[in-house]
Amino acid sequence: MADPLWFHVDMDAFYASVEQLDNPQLRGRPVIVGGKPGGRGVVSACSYEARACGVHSAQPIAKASELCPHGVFLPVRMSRYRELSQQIMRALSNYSPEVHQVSIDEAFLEMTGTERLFGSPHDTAGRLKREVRCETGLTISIGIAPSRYLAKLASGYDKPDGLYQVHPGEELAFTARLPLSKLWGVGKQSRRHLERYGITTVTQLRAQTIEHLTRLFGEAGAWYLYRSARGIDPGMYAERTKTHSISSETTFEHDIAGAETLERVLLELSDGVLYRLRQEGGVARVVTLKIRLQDFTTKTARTTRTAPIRSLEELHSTAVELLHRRWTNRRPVRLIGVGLDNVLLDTGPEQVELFEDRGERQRRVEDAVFDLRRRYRGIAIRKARNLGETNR
DNA sequence: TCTGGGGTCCTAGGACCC
DNA sequence: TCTGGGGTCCTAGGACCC
Repeated sequence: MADPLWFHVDMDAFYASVEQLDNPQLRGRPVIVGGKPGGRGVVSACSYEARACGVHSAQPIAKASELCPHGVFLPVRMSRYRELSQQIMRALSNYSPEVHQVSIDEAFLEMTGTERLFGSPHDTAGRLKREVRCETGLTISIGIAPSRYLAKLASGYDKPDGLYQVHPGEELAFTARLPLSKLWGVGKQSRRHLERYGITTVTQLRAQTIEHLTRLFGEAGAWYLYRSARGIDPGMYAERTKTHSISSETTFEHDIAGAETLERVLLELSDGVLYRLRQEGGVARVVTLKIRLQDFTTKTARTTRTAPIRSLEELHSTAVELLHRRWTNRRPVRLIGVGLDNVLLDTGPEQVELFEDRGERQRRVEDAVFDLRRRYRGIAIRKARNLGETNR
């Protein structure tokens, strides 16, 4: 049987590269994609020219414009990025029947046993890079390895326009060369925790016993670190869970202290969440509410309903209940969000007898509205209450 | 520096049942 | 009367990723 072989494809500075592709005058210049300068946004993506100034993603826009005053600041154009992403994913599917897209700009390709068909993996990856470049004008980086985890680390090793292969047997040597921060899943907090025990490199991490790591990080965290330090896939994308979540949140330009405004914003957010739920044919019983206050403290409230959410009215009123349960001191709110958890695919006939006629009628009306909206994209069908000013 | 929006997964404690 | 241990469900919070 052939050795397992994976490609990880990662697009380089994706949003910023698309902007430079669509507007050639931006090529070679520091491009920063994200919220408006002066607003409360952060950097979503930036070109390598901007990175040279110290700009990086998730950085507050205010800081980025300080570091890079001559930068070109642009808003996010998600639909355009999605278009190019799809084009690239199509190109990838010519190389493997198993393309697992994990985000808008990344995918894994199962390449096990393709050598007889395509030739050496390294040459194949090179061909794939040229093909994407030729078709879309964008560069990608590819990591090749015996597992997804190592392929992911390898694609980041040689960015941008990179191509790097970890051969079987090189797992330990390859991970030993990486800084701890490059191990996927080891963030700031974990590094800070490890540093307290004098662990700052992958080699030092590897020297720890599983018992010691368990005391520091709990069982799941310990095994994750133990395996990833040895180049063994810790199970990053192992088993897809059956349920997922759908949520929507918004940060206000100015903090809001009025309950009525918050409730109206919750109606809008609930509407968006329910629309996505219906589009994918899901059902959910768990509703979550999130608020963030001026001092950045974040509170969540959650409730599990006995029956699935059936209407916008139900979702909205549940969210409002949770808001009043959690927002007791009425301090100004910076962010508010609503979500559905444990979303399952709607299977089988619903138990109609559990629902009152009125709820059922309401659901049918809403279904009709959602259907209209699906067919006439962009049309605004909203509740009258939702038409007022929302202060965003 | 003054911190988005969309997610996933884990932990800990309490309630409840056997 | 006082006391187990395990399992499951629920809620709140937090780390991490793109």
